[in-house]
Amino acid sequence: MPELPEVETVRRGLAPAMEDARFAKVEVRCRALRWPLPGDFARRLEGRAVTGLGRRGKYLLVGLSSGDVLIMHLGMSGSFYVFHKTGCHSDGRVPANYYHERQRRTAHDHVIFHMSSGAVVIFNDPRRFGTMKVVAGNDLEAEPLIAALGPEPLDDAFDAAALARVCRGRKTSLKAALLDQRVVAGLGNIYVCEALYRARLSPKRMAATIAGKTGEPDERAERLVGGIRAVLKEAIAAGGSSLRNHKRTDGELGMFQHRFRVYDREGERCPTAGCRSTVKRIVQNGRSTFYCPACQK
DNA sequence: ACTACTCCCTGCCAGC
DNA sequence: TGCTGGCAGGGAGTAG
Repeated sequence: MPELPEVETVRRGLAPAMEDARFAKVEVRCRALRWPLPGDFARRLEGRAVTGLGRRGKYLLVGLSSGDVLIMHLGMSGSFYVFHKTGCHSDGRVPANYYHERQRRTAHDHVIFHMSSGAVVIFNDPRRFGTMKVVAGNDLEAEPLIAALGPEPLDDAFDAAALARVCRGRKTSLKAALLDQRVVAGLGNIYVCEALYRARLSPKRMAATIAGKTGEPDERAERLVGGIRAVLKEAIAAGGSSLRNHKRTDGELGMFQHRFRVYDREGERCPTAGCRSTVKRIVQNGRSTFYCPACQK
């Protein structure tokens, strides 16, 4: 579950379990994530309190009382599940919903945080494209994973002028530009398709064409920023999207997948009122793009 | 300095 | 039924 709305949903789900709690024990069952977890990974967490739980783009940032920051990325298939030990029955039996969830997930449970709050936070990631890394807090700005990220799309600083500036001179499609985390942080394949649909802009349009010669924004840049912000806000409010039955930290499903207008809707009628066209699927830079060729120019 | 392509890994599904 | 190829929400590394 990996684009900005899903990561934000995860952040909110982890907060009650992790904020102000200490890492009592960190269990590393599989070090072979995107990059191997270093030998001192657990040691740098154990005994530390969580001072804050933030997000930058698709990265989760866990502030630690040591001054370090735990950086986590869900990759393509990563998810977290939170089990509250305090939810056990008085005789120690675990609730049925936890039991069933654990049965399903245990195959790819790679890292388990046992928190002093009694919460157990499980990181599960079948494809192991996910990332965990502990860095010194004062180096966070220098951390290459974070430093290269473009603006947060929901911050005020992200506006048509900012987007036009970075798109100026780009010899690539809008689709590819918006997937580039240096242009804007947090969009992935779904929300780029959805934002372009809302902005009525073709994914094939050259990125440079939303900016004037000096990089000033045009009306298209305004529409695109509006589309990006609107779709992200709606998706966060819906608890993100759940594809292929991926669950949130509480085991519930996000709901936004039901509100996709073009993503994974190849062949369906374009949802624009009065449009008689159908949603098309094309491949750009090796990834599927869904759009309406009639509405999106 | 750009852009595009390959690769990392597992699971699932349509089609044969 | 079982195999195969293609595809999946990401992005680092590399070749051009």
